Amino acid sequence: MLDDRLRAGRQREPVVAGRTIRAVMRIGKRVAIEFSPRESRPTGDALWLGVHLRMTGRLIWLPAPARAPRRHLRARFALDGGALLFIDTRRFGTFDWAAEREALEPHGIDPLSAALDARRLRELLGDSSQPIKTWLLRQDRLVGLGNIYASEILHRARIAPLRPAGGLDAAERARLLRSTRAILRRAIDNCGTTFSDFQDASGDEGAYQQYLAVYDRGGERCPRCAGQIRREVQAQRSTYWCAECQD
DNA sequence: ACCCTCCTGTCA
DNA sequence: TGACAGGAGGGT
Repeated sequence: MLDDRLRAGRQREPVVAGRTIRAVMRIGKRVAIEFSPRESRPTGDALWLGVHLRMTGRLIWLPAPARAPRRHLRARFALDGGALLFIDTRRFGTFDWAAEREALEPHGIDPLSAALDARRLRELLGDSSQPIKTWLLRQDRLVGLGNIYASEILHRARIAPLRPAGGLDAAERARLLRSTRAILRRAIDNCGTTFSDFQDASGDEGAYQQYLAVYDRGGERCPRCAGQIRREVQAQRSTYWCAECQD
């Protein structure tokens, strides 16, 4: 049940009381929760919730219904014998409610899906003059890459972040595709990257930070070529890269 | 490409 | 006190 003293997202919440959570999955950058139809309306009453955590959002599952006050609590679902909390310090997180899963599907392609291959990537890049780093952060073509992994992917692919997206040659595009898949896969397998407060639903921290080659390492040595890692700002976001081995 | 906004916290 | 932070949407 949503506690209406708390706000999360912009839409008014539909009735969730009495429903069962059928499935929880990732769709692009969002956590999607499928609720069963209400018993009184066994058909046509499905309900989906897409949670975008943004910068500081966390979904916390508590096996016991503790009611201790929690800082930054924005929403609470009471479950049988437990609770699901949405904690979000900066309040950037959003809830999107939908009647079917399709409404939560982003327009872009998940880089880990088979739908993305060399040909499709070339089409997506097109002749864009946007720097490849900022291109990767868009969610309308490839879905799921954020500021950490954009820098990591380009470092692994040995591509400079300022290169125009449409100007990559076939070999560079192939490296970009492989790197994107490898980094994203490893990030998911490692539960993300924790700097200070990120935790998953069970309270576990991410473990990807041990793999970071360049992100947040301005001034340090590149692990590949020992060049100096630089920090630059692109589109108001920090980019980390090595000018010695990324071009 | 630039700028701004949302919001709260940490660190130098 | 100011810079910066895992994101994204808006404006010019």
